Amino acid sequence: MSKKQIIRPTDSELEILQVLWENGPQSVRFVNELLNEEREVGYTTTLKIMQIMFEKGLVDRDDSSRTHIYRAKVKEEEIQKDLLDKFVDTAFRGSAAQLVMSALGNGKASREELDEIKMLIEKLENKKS
Amino acid sequence: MSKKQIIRPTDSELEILQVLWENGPQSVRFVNELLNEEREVGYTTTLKIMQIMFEKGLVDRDDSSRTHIYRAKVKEEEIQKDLLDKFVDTAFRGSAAQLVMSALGNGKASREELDEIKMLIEKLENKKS
DNA sequence: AAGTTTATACGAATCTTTTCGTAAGTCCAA
DNA sequence: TTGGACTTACGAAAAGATTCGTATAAACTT
Repeated sequence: MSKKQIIRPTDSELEILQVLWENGPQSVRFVNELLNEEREVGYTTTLKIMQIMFEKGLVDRDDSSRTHIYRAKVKEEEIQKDLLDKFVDTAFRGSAAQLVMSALGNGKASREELDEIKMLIEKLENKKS
Repeated sequence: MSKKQIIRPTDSELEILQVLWENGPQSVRFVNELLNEEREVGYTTTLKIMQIMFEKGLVDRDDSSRTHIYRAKVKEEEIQKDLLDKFVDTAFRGSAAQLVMSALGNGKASREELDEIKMLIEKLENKKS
């Protein structure tokens, strides 16, 4: 059982993956226009990055019509897990608990979310005993 | 009240900050030798990065003796908060709750840590009501 | 005092990521 | 069928981060 080698997306690539995860398979133009709601990005810049993502295997594309349609080839949860592991190590010296507390400290989680988290914790504690 | 502009450290810089946070003010040699327990890094590489950190204001240094002593000038919690905010946005589309659940899912938190988190949640819930 | 070790400083090479100019082909409308 | 808008492909520039060679000076070792 070897651990699957994950291709870790760069920040720009992750930004594009978010669009594809949220909106399903889309053209370069669609993605570029969404990105431009946040910040200015040139069309060929987005195109280039998506082409690189294709080479890396992060996305697939349907090139049967002139306008290629790109599709995320990696799962959001899988990428999140990988990025999170690295982040816990580099920013929180490996302590997931500390990260969790810091994240909750933001005050951005709703009561419902807090309840949900609490239930998850109880489930985990039962498993541990 | 304008939000304080934080200098976001790069990965290498963060690695060095960790050493200074954990061990207090230290020389380049000390830092470099610790880093080399993890991976091979040349002495001048570490020196150079620490000099850059000094220019950026991430660290201070005492150059009264030949061997300069570097001291973290930024607080660990402050940097963690900044990195975490960005990370939640880029990797978890802004949902701190989702990040928390994913982090707990790792199964790396101990029972004690889970209890501590649960208590924090209850405190937050009281504040919310 | 001469040679070795250890420090800083500096600049440049290298690597990665991001950005964009330009060329060439396709589609559509007048 | 010509012109304009739109698309992909390609390569290179620009920007950012990391690595390291080399010069120079200080300290120590014998």
